[in-house]
Amino acid sequence: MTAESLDPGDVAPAVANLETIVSLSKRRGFIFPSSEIYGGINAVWDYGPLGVELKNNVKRAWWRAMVQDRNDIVGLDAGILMHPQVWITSGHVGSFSDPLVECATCRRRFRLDELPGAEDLSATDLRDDTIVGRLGLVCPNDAGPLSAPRRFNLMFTSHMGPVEDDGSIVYFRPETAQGSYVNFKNVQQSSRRKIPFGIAQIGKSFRNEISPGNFVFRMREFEQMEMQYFVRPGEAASQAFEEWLPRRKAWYEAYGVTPARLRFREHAPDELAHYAKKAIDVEYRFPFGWKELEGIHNRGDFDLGNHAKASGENLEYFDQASGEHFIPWVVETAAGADRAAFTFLIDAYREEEVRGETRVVLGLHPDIAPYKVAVLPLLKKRPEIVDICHRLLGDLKRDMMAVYDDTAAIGKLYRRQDEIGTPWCVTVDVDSLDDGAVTVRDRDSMTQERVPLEGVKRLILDRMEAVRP
RNA sequence: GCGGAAGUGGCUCAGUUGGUAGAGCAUCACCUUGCCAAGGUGAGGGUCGCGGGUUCGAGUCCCGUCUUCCGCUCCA
Repeated sequence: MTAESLDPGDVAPAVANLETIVSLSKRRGFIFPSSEIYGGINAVWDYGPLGVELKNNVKRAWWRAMVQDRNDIVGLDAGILMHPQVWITSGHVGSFSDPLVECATCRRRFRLDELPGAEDLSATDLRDDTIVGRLGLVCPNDAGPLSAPRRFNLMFTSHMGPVEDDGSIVYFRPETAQGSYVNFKNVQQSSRRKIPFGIAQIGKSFRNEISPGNFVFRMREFEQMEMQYFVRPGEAASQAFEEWLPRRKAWYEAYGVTPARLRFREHAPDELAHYAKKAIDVEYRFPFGWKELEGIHNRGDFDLGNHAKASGENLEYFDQASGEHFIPWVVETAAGADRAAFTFLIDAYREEEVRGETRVVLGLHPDIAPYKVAVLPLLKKRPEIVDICHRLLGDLKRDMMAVYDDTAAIGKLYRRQDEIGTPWCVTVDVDSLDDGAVTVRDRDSMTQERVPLEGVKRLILDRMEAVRP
């Protein structure tokens, strides 16, 4: 990593106010607050008709980059619920939590490592039950006595089976990665993979965050796109790390995210997660600041090593060429599907002046846009024109998401499609009845061209192919 | 979780010293127009986040609660 790639300086966000995107999302059907008629539920959001298309497209694009386009990565879809021992072995039961102390008189809770006099404590000290007494810490609010540090666990729990006792506890996974680790042997053997190879997974994860917020940026239920890359121990992991880093940033740029609003940020040693040897984030310039989009982590043999020990299974890999047995190291890329969708949405937002009127445009990449094309009649009074529209629509729908709209004048129909990021609009007019051609209008260049009816789908498919990363 | 601000039709908001809700945009229908948010007529849509309380009467006052945003914090 070079100094300048870590700190390119600040840039303005694509949208100054988050509200602009929140209200657009709701108005047009991208994202709604969950359970809104009951007052909503904190940190959960629902994807509407357009949002689910957008997010599915994001996941499909990621899967394409990870699995379809590569020979060394295979997919997996593990369960959300896993054997509870997985999370003890992974360290999440013990470490995936913040040390909180509670005041006996005012009942307020504080993070232990934020109290005056406790800022520089080691991880070991923070887990020590006697630390409060040893340092003589008191409540910063009313100087009342503080409890021993309690680990407020960020995992949701439930119970499996009819009896709710301690033996039936199950955890909602806080990351998909463990599903890849416990299936390492199954996947490696069944797909006959040689190291280096990766396991890609997309799925829901759950974290009982203390402070969620910023729209879909931090949710308690969210979707991850994680890839675990298994390599030889040591230097090979560092090399893989350096390869994946620029590749993951480039992925966002390939789908249209403004490069200046992306940067890397390396985690300092004291902020590394319990499993990480090294971690660098890809950050995006959100309206609320530079925030993590995706983390690239060198997890070493932490996970496979611990699972081998705890389960008694031999998780070593045998390298035929060198005759060596070893536990592979893991380089992980951990992205958020919601954050990625949010980033594409917000970065694509722009307002343009057209003849004195403001046009709101989502300049979404065609692979990401909910609809690829809209079919619009210039004159809905003529049944022949509407008929052509519906035949064309039916043909287009066999290959892509397409939509028909005739409930307004042509200008407004274009504006509606601009606002939801549809790259192309096809307009059928009176002349079409004679020449069998239609007008294809491009969202970004605002240009139009006359195309024979039977060539429309091919044109759009070719255009999409041309800009596909 | 703590501190601050805010919750009124789909969106953005107005609502005066408490007297039982309005606007613009949006949506829908019809007429007109026909290539970049045109015009006209009309319609639907709100128990003012939720629950208590004070009052003859609460969107307006009080209490609680939920949610959102900003800050602290944190991670995908």
